[in-house]
Amino acid sequence: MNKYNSLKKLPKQDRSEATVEVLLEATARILSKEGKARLSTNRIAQLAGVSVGSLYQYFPNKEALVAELRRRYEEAFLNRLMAAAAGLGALPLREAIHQFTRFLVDIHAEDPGLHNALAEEIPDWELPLIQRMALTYLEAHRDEVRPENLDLASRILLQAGEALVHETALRSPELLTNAEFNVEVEELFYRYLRK
Amino acid sequence: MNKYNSLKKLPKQDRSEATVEVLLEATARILSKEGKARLSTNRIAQLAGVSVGSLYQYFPNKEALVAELRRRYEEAFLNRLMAAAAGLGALPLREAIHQFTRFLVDIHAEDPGLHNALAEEIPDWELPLIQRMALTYLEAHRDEVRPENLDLASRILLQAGEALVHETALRSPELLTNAEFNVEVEELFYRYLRK
Amino acid sequence: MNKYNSLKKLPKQDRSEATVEVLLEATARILSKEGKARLSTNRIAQLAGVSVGSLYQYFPNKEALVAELRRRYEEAFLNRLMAAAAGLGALPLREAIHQFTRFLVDIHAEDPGLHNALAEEIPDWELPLIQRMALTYLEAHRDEVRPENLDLASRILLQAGEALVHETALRSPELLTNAEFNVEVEELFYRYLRK
Amino acid sequence: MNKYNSLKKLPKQDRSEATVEVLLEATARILSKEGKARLSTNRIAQLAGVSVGSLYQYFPNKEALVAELRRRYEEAFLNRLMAAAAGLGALPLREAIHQFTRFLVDIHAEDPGLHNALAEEIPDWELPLIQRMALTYLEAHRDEVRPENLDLASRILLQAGEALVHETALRSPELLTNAEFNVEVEELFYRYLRK
DNA sequence: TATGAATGAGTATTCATTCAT
DNA sequence: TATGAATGAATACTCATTCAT
Repeated sequence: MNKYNSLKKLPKQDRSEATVEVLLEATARILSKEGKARLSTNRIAQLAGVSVGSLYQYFPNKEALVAELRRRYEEAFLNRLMAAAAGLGALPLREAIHQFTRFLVDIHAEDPGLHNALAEEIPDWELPLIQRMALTYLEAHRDEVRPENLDLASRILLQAGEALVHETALRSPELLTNAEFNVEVEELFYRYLRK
Repeated sequence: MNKYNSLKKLPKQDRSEATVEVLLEATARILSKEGKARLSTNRIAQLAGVSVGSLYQYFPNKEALVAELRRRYEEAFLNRLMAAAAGLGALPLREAIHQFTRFLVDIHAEDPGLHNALAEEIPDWELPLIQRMALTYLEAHRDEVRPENLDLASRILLQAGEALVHETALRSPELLTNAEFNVEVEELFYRYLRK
Repeated sequence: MNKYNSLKKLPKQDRSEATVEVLLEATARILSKEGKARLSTNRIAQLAGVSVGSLYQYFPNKEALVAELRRRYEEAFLNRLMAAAAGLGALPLREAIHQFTRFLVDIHAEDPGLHNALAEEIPDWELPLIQRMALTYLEAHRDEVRPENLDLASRILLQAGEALVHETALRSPELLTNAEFNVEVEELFYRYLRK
Repeated sequence: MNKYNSLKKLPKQDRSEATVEVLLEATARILSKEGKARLSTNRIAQLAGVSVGSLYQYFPNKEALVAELRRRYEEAFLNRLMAAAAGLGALPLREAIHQFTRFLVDIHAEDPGLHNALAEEIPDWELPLIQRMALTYLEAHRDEVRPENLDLASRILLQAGEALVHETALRSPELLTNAEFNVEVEELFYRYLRK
């Protein structure tokens, strides 16, 4: 697995790499601001300042651009998740949930438009992994939590949590920085899990 | 307001009505199975077994078909919501949540694909109303519930609940009929609200 | 040659005749007010208050309606031309031109929009006949007129005269009733022809 | 103001310019031979030997092709009118009319079908200007001409003259090169104007 | 390798005409 | 005979993709 995973060929020169970057940025920008419907190869190329031909030099088709964007987004997401999860295992439930909520909100605060556009296609790329991590935590803290079926519990919790924060980011982004909102989300999680 | 609200002209013969229905069914089917992106007037007409011309005899444009579908869906949704809400006011929290969860799951069990396609356009048509109804219930039962800010609480609860059931219907529809799942969703709601 | 010359079949009943009339009136109205581009069989039928099916009961296609309209217009035109020409032969040039100019202006004053719509297709249906009549007059008055080639002269005169009045009717209809304009048109004709 | 005034984008390669030209030629050809009603983007592209896509690469819509054609036609027309008018002011009436008639006939001899198709849309773009020029001439030569109302006179003369030559070009093009016809047209003009 | 001109299948929509009721 | 629902070829226009330069 390398950085240019879904690309046609490995760029050998800086110029090529720069072209790839500029194309992805343009794609992200259009997706974030105008949505998938207005994404067209010619617009991407134009906004990127290169020719359509160049686009097809590095990407086999339009979807590949979106796929690569998603791959990177996921990669970044994972890195942050790992970082966030690192110290979590040792923490008690309440505190772990606090950290996790912060993580969830931070992630969605960044570029909800882009997150939404990437999510609308394969809206579940990120859940499975994060669910597994949650499951791991819950199993390690089984004596602290109420639900018996931890698989189901983590599923419910993450599906609900992710969607809640996701939709809030899209529709009422100002809530994300509202302390009361954050507290209540934590309550939702905590009260569901605690004994 | 009549049944053929958004139509170009009112069907005057049985044949017309049948055509309208068959067109809407085809639209619903494509939306449900393939999504909005693959919805085209020619495909609708073909699947409906009529000509494109007939489509335009009754609908001014493609969007009108989707709009009519949404109108009907919403109408049915509202009727069911009213019915479900009728006896709820008098019930204690636990029981009210039980009924409400059942309602939510039933709604989504029907045709999650269609619900999804219709929702992606105006993704919030149903939440505000249902939220207001929840708020009314909570205010009347203020002494039974923990959260102070009932507006925020109903928002969080419904955003999370709706999304949870919605996504579950799309990805793991079998869970919807699983008793354990239903119980856990109730727990999520109940534990968040109770004192 | 009968009145329903270009019709599919002879109407046997008053109702049929009434339908034909109502269709032609609708056609004339649309042509006159909105032009050929906005003429459609459904609009004709609707404005006429009958069904498209009825339209095709009496006319083989859209063009037949226009053709019949043209035929009638021409017929009326001819009748008026005959009437106008009746006493002309005996008149001296100056007076004949005066009468003729009056005729030309009167004809165009009536419904320039319709005349234009009918003319734009076959813009010369009326000229040949009127030209022949003019020629006949000129030959009978050969000693009063300058041009040798009377065929050419009548052609030039009528082409120019018809177009002048036609365009004036379309663009500056108010000029048609302006005495000065009428006098000058007569001058144009008279001075060209007189010895 | 440049040559490709109404185009979507400026052609940067020779190939592009050739495509634009070939499209305009095809448009002119269809307009000239079959009229505006039979002008369709697919036919234009086909006759031009390129794809519809190419048409839309350079023209935002069908009208833009006609507009560009008109612009060019008008430009050429104006240049010729200026050239023709240059030496006219000093000439006596008879001679001025001779030159003017020659100009009028030459203009229409070229492609009457195209002139007709372009004119039918904005049928008066050329008259006002030419009328003003005629008026200027007549005012300067007021002592040589009979009519008092020179504005009306130039109007009548040009409306009649333009239409006469225009229609003749369309219906009996061979007349345009006939000496007798030319002489008679001059007579029509001269006799109307002279004292 | 980069460019951007060219392609053409695909899309929404219209409208003259047919035909079952 | 009248009706109006149904038809489908035609039209303007878009956009992902290819390929000559």
